Amino acid sequence: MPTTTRVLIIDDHPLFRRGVSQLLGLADGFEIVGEAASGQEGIELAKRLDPDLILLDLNMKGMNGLETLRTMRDLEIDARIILVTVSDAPEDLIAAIRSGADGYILKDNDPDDILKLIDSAMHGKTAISPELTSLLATALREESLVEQRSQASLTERETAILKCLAGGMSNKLIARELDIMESTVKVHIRNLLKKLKFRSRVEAAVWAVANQIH
Amino acid sequence: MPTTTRVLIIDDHPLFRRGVSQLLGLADGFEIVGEAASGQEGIELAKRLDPDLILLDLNMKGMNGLETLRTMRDLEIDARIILVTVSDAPEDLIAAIRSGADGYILKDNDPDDILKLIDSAMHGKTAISPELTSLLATALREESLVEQRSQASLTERETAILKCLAGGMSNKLIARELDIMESTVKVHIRNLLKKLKFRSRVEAAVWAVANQIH
DNA sequence: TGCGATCTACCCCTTAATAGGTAGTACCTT
DNA sequence: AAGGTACTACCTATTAAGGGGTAGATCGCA
Repeated sequence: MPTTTRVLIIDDHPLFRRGVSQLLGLADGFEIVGEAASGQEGIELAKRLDPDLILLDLNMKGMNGLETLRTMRDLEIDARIILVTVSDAPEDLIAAIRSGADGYILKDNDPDDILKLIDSAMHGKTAISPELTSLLATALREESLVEQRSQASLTERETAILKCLAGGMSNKLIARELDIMESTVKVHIRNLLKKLKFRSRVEAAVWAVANQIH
Repeated sequence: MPTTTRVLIIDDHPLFRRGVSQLLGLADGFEIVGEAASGQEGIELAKRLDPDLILLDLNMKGMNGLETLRTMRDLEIDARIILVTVSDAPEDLIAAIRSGADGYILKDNDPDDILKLIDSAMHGKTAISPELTSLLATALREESLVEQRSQASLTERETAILKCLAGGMSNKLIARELDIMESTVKVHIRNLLKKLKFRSRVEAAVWAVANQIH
């Protein structure tokens, strides 16, 4: 039983709304039940209309797309929500997915591709413009690295040496500070770089400083 | 005309107050005009008694010595104020001098030495326990370095490379990022280290991160 | 008692980084 | 036109750092 998908469009650009309307109008199974020019208005309409799908612009003046998305999820609006945007910034993508978006589509995608993505989102998948998947992968890898690093259990000595690194010290200075041979310092540094998956002492030092390992 | 120096003691330890009283009582030219067991009480007494010298304990419960000192300076109490403390922490010393202390004396100094320090403070000098002067020098040197570094005018390229350093990148990666030869990156790094007086890229990176050079 | 972890310290070797130099090009200012 | 600055790129050299290995001493735990 292929019922029609009831769609709400939230975007402060009238032209874009018209474009989407037309695109979905030409396709089968979509019905535009509402359009909103702002986040607030969009939330009101979403509550009243209970649409199946919400296409939400990320870059709106006033309440932006992310805030709108979070508010709607807080209100337990259970429509599929796809962010539509011109931003290919990794942080926007990550934030959107984190905030419960079911899709993240670039406006400059081919209309056919957009339709396919919307379709897959309606089938329970998270629809992301293909050119962004590598960004997502990179981000996730980095995040898992951060996780690993925060959890990684350094030994007492390794922690002490990481603190020295965060102070910008050389192996020679660290050796003097901890009163051990420089060769031993090297061993510890090698081990801690391996444990934390850093490629150099500089990466380790920068990370330690940024994460206040003092 | 050697008039007597009218002294106010602010310390929450009665025994210490008594000790100081005795010390100054044995010496010539001092008269204890008041004792206070807290910062608040001390400020009140200082306003009422207008002493020539205030001996102020740094580590008091409630309003601590530094706060008391600042409040008194705000109130334009013009007595010579000497902080007396057990703390040899550089930051305490620096903060005290910054806040307008005329002296900073360690409690475990020899009584004779304390008298001499008080005396020199009464003659317009800033009296600091000798074992702390090197701390002061180091701190000042570091501070001036920070000044220099903040002011040092890096070129556009050097700034770009410092940002890369703050990202933990190697010369090879920086070269790729900025699309220049690695040999050129080395030149810029050398110049940047010299300008900012760093001894290694790690020091530079750590500093850049800590000072939010992003 | 033996196993594993940690800390120590060395070996070898390769690569990265630092310190000094010269030098060409471009641009701006005097 | 001359000088200064920035950027580029190379040369030399030494030192620092990283990656691999072995190995002894100590400690706690199974």
